[in-house]
Amino acid sequence: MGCDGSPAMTTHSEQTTKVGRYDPAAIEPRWQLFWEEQQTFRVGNPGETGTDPSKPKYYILDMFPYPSGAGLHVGHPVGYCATDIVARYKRMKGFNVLRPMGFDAFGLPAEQYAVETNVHPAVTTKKNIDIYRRQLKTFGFSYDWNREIATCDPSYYKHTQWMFSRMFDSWYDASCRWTAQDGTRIVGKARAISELVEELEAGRLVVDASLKPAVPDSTKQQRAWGELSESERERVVSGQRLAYIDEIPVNWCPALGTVLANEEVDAEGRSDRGGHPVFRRPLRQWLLRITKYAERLLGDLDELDWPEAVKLMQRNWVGRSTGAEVVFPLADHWRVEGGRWVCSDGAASLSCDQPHHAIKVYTTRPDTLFGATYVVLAPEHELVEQVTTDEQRSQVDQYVEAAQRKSDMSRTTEVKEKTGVFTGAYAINPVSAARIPIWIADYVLMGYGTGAIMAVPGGDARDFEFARAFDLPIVSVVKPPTDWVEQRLETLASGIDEAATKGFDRIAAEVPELSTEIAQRRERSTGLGAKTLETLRNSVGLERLADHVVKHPKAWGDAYSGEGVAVNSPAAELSASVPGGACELNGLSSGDATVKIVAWLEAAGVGRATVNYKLRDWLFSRQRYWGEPFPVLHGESGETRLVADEDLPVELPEMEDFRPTPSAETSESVPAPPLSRAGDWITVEQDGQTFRRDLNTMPQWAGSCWYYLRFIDPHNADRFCGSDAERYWMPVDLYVGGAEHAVLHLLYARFWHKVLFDLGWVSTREPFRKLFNQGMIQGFAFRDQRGMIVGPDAVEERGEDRFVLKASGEVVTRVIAKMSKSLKNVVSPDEIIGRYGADTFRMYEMFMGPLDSAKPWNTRDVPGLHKLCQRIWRLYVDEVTGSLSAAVCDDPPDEKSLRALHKVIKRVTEDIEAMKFNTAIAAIFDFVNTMTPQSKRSRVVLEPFVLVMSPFAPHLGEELWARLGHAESLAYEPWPSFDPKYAHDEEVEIAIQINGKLRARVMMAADADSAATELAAMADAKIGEAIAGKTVRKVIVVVGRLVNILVS
RNA sequence: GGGCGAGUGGCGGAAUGGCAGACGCUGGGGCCUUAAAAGCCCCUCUGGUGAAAACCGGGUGUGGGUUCGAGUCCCACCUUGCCCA
Repeated sequence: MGCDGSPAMTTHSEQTTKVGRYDPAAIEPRWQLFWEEQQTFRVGNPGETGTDPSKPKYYILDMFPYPSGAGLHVGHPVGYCATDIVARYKRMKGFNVLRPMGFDAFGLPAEQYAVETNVHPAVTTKKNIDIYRRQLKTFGFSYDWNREIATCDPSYYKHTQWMFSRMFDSWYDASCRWTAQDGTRIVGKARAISELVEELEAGRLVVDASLKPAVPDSTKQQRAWGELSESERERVVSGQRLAYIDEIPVNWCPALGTVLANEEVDAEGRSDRGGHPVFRRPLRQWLLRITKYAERLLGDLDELDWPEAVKLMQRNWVGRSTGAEVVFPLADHWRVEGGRWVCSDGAASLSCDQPHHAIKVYTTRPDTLFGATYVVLAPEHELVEQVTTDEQRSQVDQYVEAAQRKSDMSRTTEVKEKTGVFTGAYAINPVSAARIPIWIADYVLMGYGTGAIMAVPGGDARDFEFARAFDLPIVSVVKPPTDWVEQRLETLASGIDEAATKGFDRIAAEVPELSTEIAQRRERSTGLGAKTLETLRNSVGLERLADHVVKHPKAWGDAYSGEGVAVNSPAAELSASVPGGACELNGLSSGDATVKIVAWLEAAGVGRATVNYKLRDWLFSRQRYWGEPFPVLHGESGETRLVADEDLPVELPEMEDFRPTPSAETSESVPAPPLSRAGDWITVEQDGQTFRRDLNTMPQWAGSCWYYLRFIDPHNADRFCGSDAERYWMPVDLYVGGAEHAVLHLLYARFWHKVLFDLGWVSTREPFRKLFNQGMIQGFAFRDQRGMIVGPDAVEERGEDRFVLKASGEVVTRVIAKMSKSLKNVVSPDEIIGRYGADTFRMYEMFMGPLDSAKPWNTRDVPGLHKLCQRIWRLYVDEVTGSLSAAVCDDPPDEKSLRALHKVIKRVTEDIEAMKFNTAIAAIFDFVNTMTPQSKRSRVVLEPFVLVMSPFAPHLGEELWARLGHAESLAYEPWPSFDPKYAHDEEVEIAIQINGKLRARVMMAADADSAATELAAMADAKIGEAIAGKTVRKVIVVVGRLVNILVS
């Protein structure tokens, strides 16, 4: 296995004359073979013979790898080493441990590689998996390899397709209140589509004007199921499916022939891979309705034992905000007559449900509505076409086209100049009846809120910038608190913002005592200066300056976007002209003003309180070959039907040419997925009709959304997983993987799991109870004088920590960088294992530092851990004879050894529980340091120690255990327990301080109480000398630590 | 720009508010050896006094604060990493 053919090890063994030396190259393959032949780590499901279902279970999961062509580097196995320690520990603690491994095998990299080498992805993927499996086995991980899976296997993706079918066949009943199996009460539930039809047929649900199901309400325009045509009924149902097709703006890359996720597009609007142009254009795509689960994805985070940082990232990703939708009627269509809104085409009243000749905006700050001085539409907004006037048309069209070429990323970046175009049209502010211009600008995104905003330049930084750039009016509606004014003054005083400093002319006009000073400063463009600032603060006062902000916001160079006291709601004068009457906000806090105006908006029918999410529905289709085909058929007249469950899987067709079709690089080109060339595969005859298969494939995330369920019952041909086994093993008790999956994979998997939960297929609300992110293993690199980073192969070491370029002799400094092919600083585990063995490798990776922090690989440190293995070996084995060391005896242990043993058991046990493997190994070092000089070493101490160190160095553990005379593997030996009485030193050193300064030390019995400690401290000769003639005010005693005597 | 985290010897790192630098690496010295390798033992934050044992002082990115006591808690700043813009 992994250690064969290593020249270093072979030479090494030949050189030594000692036959009994520690030789991992000999013992590691032997134990790996033993474990495999004995099926040591096979674990059965409840009901299988040999499985005791009364034992507690522990499901420990690694994020399964994507098998790339490069093989593993030393960063991959860090997490696996850690979970292996926990798994071995838990087995010895009496748990049934489920510890599987598999491969995330569908996806773009395999396909890209296949395209480059012209080898079919199925072939390369299989080869890569073989490499990975072989490598993984050389580490001695205790996986149950009988449960291995690969997501690209038809027997696996059969169930991925089946789950997709369940989503297609389900709708989300947001108002359903139900009690889950585990007793929790939940609002909202995925239910079968057939139940939706039943509800509609029975009249418990009707549909509203937009064909959405609703509870019957006589005050609203609604229609019953019976009144709908066949095609309308179809639209009602398809509008509710959890998996649905919609035309949405996506990142379409013609050169790559596929759509790209937002994170695959760079700030310049080019593809991450290849740098090809990417176009924003609407395309028909599969989407999963993850937004319906936003509230539950947020709420259920609270109970998870996950890193707070990951929870926070997920919360931010979901991005819940509360605010209001508000309708702004178009000025050309609506007018106020007799205190009511009247539309020129005589249409129904202005409403939020059905904005008719009106713009619906979403705002988180409805209390600032009086400050809305213009409206901005996203360039893609459907009203742009309708409202644009002829004079503005060509400018608007040009702008819309340019915006299509930009990614969301570059559009919202604040460093860029704000751009936008006036449409020529006007809207009416529904609270003030003010006529305000309608603009389009690309800083407004179609995907967020309603694709339109009310701009409040007095209360939002981006709107403020925009208003300043295009000279639009700015009205302050919230008076800033004085500390904001003060902070703002300091910024201005330093002269950072010259444009704003000019605005201080107005301050000068109002504060005569400063006019000369300010004028001079202006001429010199130096900013206000500290002295002027001081005068403003003292003689004018922050309160008066805050009023000045309200009057002249432009002068201050920034908007105040926080909360404060509402001002400038000119309700009284306007009450006659606004339908709904006056809404006086002046003097209210932002919170109170929000409550009041939302109530007013709802009463007037022009707005309502709304919860909004940043989370978008999940774009689920790719125009690629190497992925799961959709189990969907399209009929000639546009109907969509599922492939019957019994006909699954829909296998990916064998294809000679699986490349995406690059089309002309224009925004008009149409995606042609590789499957469109799959010949006969495409068409299906069914019920006398011809259907076309869906030609998209699923994204890489699909297979990884539920692999933890398949591990539970991987050979089940009928179901993705048997329910008894699922109930026994779920949830995953510990999930370890990289932080790069903090949002997408973990959010998608949670969503997927919740759908299965709602439909009754799984028993837990959440899949992963505890999550742990391992840190990245970095490599060394060097920075030259110009700041360029070069790899270690271009550098040589001259003396201690002094490095020079081989080529020029230029001195370079060592830095920490990512391991990367380009820097040639990638270390292969094969190399390290070949030289030192797997146990040394595992020990080193765990000793490097805390599991969750990033740390640099330093091969120089590895021999230290190899030495530890050798030293452990020599505690037991005589190197010369190869038999048990003469020091090993059956006598009872001396107290020192006994204490060392109980200490190491305590520390290792507690550290494994806390995932602090580096300090656990430090404890093992301490034990070995204590035991090495002992001439007699009792089995009473040596046997438990083998068990305690075995999770870290399992091959060494098994070998020593066997040499101590045990016939069975130690994998299921009970974990040693410690006696607290012995788990510490007998005597401890107590520090004695006087007024916090260390003055003396004294040895005390470890269990000495407070009074005895104080007495001993006061009795110390040096202390007596030091406090002679002084008054002892107080004595603080920390038992077992120190005494602090306060004197004066 | 906003949010979150991290800054400790030559290096990786340790330290429930209680003797900073455990443990390991590197470096130095010694033992063993004809020699080397391997192994074992000792020293290794820093300034001062001392022949030595030892003793005195400084020290955890910077500046403040809380406390009998701060690497640890609070505030501001600097640097850096990640996430979101």
